[in-house]
Amino acid sequence: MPDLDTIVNLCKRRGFVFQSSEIYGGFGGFWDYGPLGVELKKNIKDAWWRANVQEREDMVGLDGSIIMSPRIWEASEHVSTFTDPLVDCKQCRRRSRTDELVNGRCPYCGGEVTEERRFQLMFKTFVGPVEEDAAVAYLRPETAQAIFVNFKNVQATSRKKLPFGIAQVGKGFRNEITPGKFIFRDREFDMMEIEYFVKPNEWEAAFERWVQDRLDWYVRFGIKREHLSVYEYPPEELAHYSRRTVDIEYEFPFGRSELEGIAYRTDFDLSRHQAASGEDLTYFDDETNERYLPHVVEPAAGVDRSLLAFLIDAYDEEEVRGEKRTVLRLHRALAPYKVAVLPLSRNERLTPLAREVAAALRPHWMITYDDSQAIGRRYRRQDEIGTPFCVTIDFDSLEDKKATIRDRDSMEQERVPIAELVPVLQEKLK
RNA sequence: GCGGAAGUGGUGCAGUGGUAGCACACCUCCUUGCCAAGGAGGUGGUCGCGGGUUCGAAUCCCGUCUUCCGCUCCA
Repeated sequence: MPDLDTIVNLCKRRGFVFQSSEIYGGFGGFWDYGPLGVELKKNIKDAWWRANVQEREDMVGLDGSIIMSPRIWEASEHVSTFTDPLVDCKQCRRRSRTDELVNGRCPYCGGEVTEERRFQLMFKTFVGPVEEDAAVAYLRPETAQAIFVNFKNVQATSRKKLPFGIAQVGKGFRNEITPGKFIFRDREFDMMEIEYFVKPNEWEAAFERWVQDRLDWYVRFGIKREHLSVYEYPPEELAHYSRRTVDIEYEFPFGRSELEGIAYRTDFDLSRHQAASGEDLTYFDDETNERYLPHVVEPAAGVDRSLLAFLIDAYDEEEVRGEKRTVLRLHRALAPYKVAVLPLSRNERLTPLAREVAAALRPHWMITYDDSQAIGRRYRRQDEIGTPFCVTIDFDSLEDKKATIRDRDSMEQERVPIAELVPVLQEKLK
């Protein structure tokens, strides 16, 4: 497994991820995705959306707004629980929550503590022209609440019956005290969340299925099963809204860490919003003729940390003729470029044909064209960014109208009529 | 937020007071050339940022930002 620095360097060097605001010295906890990174990220989100929405009968999508009524965050208890009043001990320097203090002194050593500071983990902003308390709004710290507050609308318009789920992919913002580990924990991040609504007594089966489905998804797109594990939260560690939570974890270079949390949220959110809004959010079960609040199983995954895991798991170095070859063995569906078109050399004979081939492939896939320097070097460049196939145009191509398809992983080559490139690649990229 | 380490061209580094060097990468041309570093030439840095000391600072001091490690925190 590569160390984190190796991946950070590759990301910078090849244009996957840059530090945000770099020319101003950087801005902690924020990262920018470059030309390759934006493709990879988009492919991950698309793969997730296809698997969890489009390929399933019991799922629909939603794209809620990032800024919503602050009442939502009060009802969900984010305003209260995302705010921790904290103090530091002047003696032993340990930090405590104010409610942990013993007689106003450090619970560890009894020392004097600093003045209370409040950490609001939600980003605040103002809606409207006046910056006053009444106009305060928050950037969402999770996408889930947009789903809960839209439950009635979505259910009514999609006419789905339980069990069914609503999926959403979008940005979340958390004013983390300690961002770090590259893009693993940042202050602005993409999430892929599902709220799966079930009959109250059917949550356990749904929970088990989702854990398995989500594990399968990571494996399907290239993460080795032995690098994944499932962590079961002990009861005392459960969040206030959850009766059971499981994390899908990945063996990162910095240790085993969470990719995705799957939580049984009971009917906590719907009941909170029902009480706070005064709206009837119950579901009418026409099998039993009962009205009740559905219960919820929530698989919530981080896009950025998944992207990091996919990169790390795809990273490989091998010896080829005494030289190191770096290969990103990304799943073809995730690779930024699917095909690179490479004339054997740059000249007036090969260039026109190579350009022609590139133009013929471009409508079908994200491709790249490179004719600089030695052909071997260009293969290595494509290997390092994970391009599954290179199409090479050589002098024979001018006569026999064939091109060579070179495979990233095996480095094997196959000669194919140019006219058949699209169907042949289509088959390979399936 | 605390403690530690670090911040020099795209990347990795050297340079501890006299206005910056190496390797790789990158670009151009040559090589009829299929798995990187053959030839010739070339573009990049004022040394994270701000201030101070000094005749003079990348090099000393202060502040600040950022990254990494540990703690804390969070899920």
